[in-house]
Amino acid sequence: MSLKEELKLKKGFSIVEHEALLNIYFTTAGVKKRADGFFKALGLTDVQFNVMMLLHHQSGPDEGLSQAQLSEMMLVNRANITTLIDRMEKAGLVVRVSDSADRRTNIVKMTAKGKKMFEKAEPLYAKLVGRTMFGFNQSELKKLMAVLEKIRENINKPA
Amino acid sequence: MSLKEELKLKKGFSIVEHEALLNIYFTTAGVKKRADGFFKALGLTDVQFNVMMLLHHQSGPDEGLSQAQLSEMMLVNRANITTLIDRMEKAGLVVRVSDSADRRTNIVKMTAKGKKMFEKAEPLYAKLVGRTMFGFNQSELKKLMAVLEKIRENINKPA
DNA sequence: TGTATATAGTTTATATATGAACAATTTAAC
DNA sequence: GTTAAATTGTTCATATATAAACTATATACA
Repeated sequence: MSLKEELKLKKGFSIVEHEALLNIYFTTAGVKKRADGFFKALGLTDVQFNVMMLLHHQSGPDEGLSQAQLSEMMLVNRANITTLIDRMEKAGLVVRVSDSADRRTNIVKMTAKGKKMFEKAEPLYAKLVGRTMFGFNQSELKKLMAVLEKIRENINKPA
Repeated sequence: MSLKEELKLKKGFSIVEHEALLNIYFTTAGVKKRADGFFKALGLTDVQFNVMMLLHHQSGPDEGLSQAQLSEMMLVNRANITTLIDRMEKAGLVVRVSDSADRRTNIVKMTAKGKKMFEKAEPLYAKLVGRTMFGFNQSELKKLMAVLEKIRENINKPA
């Protein structure tokens, strides 16, 4: 269905660039809403799962990542990570361990409970991703990523 | 730059479908951050501008839209609209007018101040959209929208 | 060595988002 | 025509996001 129909707009878009941009925006919103429902059933949020995915795939089994590294890998503000890790620590999914080499730094590590939860969630999430991106071949996906990469470059170009 | 580089990840993605999905997600995040900075300089937020854009383009000059209509056109919860319109009303950008035909309904209309602000912001926003989507021809944009539309259809398909 | 600067994390104020429960009102069903 | 169901908007609890101001620490450099 076209975006105009999905949003029940009375009038369409006069500029196709704008329509394309809103298509990206509302597709992300839809993907996020779908993921929200999925993770809620597991007692998680999409953002919390993302933290666990980074801890699992981007650090050694017992290494963990600092809050600054998480902030960088998630493209969010440091302040955001503080409250996010507060909630995850309260839920028993991760712990903060102080870094002996740099006393400013907290290393975030998954607990046994967190690991168990992640191992249960990940294959189900992979299926959801498969269903979401169903019907495209590798070349179409590469083309899509190239377009999106170019848009991200446009954003970062000085006006 | 590839997403792996932008997020400073140590390891890449093993599933291209997942990589493509994260590309959509982080492109939206980048676009939103860019727009946030732009609107902040005008004393607005991206969401507040979107409300004004809907009021301007989707309703007659003095008709306005109900909160339920705004909720539908923005794909957000009704509760969200309540607080959003509270803030916009407080800022003098819009007013709530009760609907004589249905006493449950509030009609949201732009004030003179809101209209003035919107007319100043819209051409600047159009330029930003042009820069963001620069370097694609109409056929590439249509192809992109078709891909995104298919993803939205995949999401809404029953598992 | 000392000082200036940078970095890590927290706190606060603010904006956006959801779902659930609620009141007021309208519409549908019988 | 009255009752049941649906719709509109609000309030509350909660999760995520930012920027700015702050403390504590580490690094650079002169």
